[in-house]
Amino acid sequence: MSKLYVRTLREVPAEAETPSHRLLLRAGFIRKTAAGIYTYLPLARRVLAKIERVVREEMDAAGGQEVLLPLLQPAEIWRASGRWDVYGEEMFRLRDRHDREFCLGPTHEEIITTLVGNEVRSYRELPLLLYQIQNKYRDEIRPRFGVMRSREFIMKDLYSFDRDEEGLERSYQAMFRAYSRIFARLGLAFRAVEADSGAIGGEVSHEFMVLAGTGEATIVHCRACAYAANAEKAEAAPAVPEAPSNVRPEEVHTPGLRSVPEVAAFLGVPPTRLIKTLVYITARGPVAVLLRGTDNLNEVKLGHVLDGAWFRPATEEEAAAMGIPLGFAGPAGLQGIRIIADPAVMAMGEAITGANRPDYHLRGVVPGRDFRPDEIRTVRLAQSGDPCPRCGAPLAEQRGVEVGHIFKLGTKYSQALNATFQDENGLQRPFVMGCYGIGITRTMAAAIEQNYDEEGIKWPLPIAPYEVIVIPVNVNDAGQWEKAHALYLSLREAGVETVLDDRDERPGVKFKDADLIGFPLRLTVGPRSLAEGRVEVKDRATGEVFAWPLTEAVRLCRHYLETMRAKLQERAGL
RNA sequence: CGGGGUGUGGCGCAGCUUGGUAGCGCGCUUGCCUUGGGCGCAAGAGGUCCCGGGUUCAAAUCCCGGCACCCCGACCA
Repeated sequence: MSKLYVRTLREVPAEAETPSHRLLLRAGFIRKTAAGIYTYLPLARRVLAKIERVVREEMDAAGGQEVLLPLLQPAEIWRASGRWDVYGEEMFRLRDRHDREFCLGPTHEEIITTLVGNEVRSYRELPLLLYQIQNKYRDEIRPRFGVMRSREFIMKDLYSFDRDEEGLERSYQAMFRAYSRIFARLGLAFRAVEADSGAIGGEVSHEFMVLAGTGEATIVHCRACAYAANAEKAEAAPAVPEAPSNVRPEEVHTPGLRSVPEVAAFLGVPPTRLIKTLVYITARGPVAVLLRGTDNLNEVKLGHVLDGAWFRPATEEEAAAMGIPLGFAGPAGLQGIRIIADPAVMAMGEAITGANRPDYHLRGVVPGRDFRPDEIRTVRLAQSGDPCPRCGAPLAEQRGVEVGHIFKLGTKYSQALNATFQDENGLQRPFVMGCYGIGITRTMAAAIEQNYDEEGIKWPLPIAPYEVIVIPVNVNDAGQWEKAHALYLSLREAGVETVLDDRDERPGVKFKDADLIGFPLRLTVGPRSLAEGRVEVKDRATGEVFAWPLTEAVRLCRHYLETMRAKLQERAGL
């Protein structure tokens, strides 16, 4: 320990907010070099190496072959795919001495597709699965949470090349299984969820989420069946339509009441009886979005409805210019604006809306009778309690950290880059591709978000930087020191990754550091247990404390670690 | 990029309003003491007060310009 390059911090650096960021800094795993750029110290390096090792084993087992690709990439291949202009500010760009343009690779579809397109001629060579584990660079608008959202990060990416959709499906399924094995082997609780494929393209996509209360992603999942999705993607079974009411619309005076809860309380009705009208400015003109009072807008889905055109909420002034008083907006009588209604709104038999007149709402509004939207599209965010789209049981929400994402890309890149092979009929066809990423550095952070307490990190055994720390309570006591040192040497000899805390520090300091760094097992050699010829054992994850006879310690320690591993394997169903 | 905030020994901060000597806690070094949960005592080392310009006899402090970093938002693995 005295030789290990680790400096723990007693006080929390002011810049750290999230648990993983704070603990990685405090426990001496990382140091910041610039915003979103970190130096990884020896402890972190060991964790990353362990994660990478499991990833390599599973990628190889699934038929992947590792390559190293350039981080510095010429602009021309990005121009060829059309992404040089599309990628925008997020790409680090630079020029060489001849003024040629380059970028630091934010991802590697272009490089790999160009490579394979130049090399692979025949369907007989397919499928081909190539992967890399390397740094990637993205000039994030706002790096944050330490290593969770940094500008330089380590990522594993595998690209699959198949001859057709069936081949892609096989590759995709193989990767899905490999990913499930990886996160299980790392000792992490995770969930695979259906995801929106976003900017990278393609139709089908799954994210692998490490479950953690501090995670930034919301997962919606079914308690009864296997359905789980990113909240952005999640669906709910359609609302049951109510019989339309035959009451007539009537204005009510609602002075200064602009929000759904206020109006509902004032009128003495549940907020589900209200329709809220959101006004957006978009690249295609103004849009009014109608949602049930208790629903929230899913901006990703609205984006799809708008075919990816940009949009933002209208300001009070902009809405007023269209004759819409924000807070009192309603669909009835709206002119000159595209109206998009969520199906849940259309299922309402009678509702309360804004009256498009300051300080007035309208009750007795019947959707379909008193207003007709231009489009009925699902734009609400699925939420806890909604019926599952598969089985109807109530949905629940969880938080998670996205650590893996798998996509079916299809022929998007192979067509753009003219990467083709010859099929058995002699025809040139574009490769059908998939891409499968794992954030290695982010996985380290996610593991902490899932496993920590007040005192520090509780590393899952498979990725802990070391497995065991041996602490002599007093290194100046010859008996303790000799026993501890001997124990340390025999553990190492037995293949246990062990650290000896040989520092002449007070026991409290050593215990605190051991808890902070998160060694899964702590063996204490001190006067209490030594008197009985025992060593004291503390399991960091469970907090259990017990003792082993010193003479049996090595054997029992190995056995204990083996049992921990076996439990993980069992839980993983491996 | 919009809004808010911060830059003072390694870390956490005070001092700035009202200009004049740079201070506290932790850490670090040395000695004594102590050894089962970040002991105790004593003596030390360590600072371009983010950078540049201006005002002034005098600037950490006031003014102007820049840079860096953090938080909230839009964006994302």
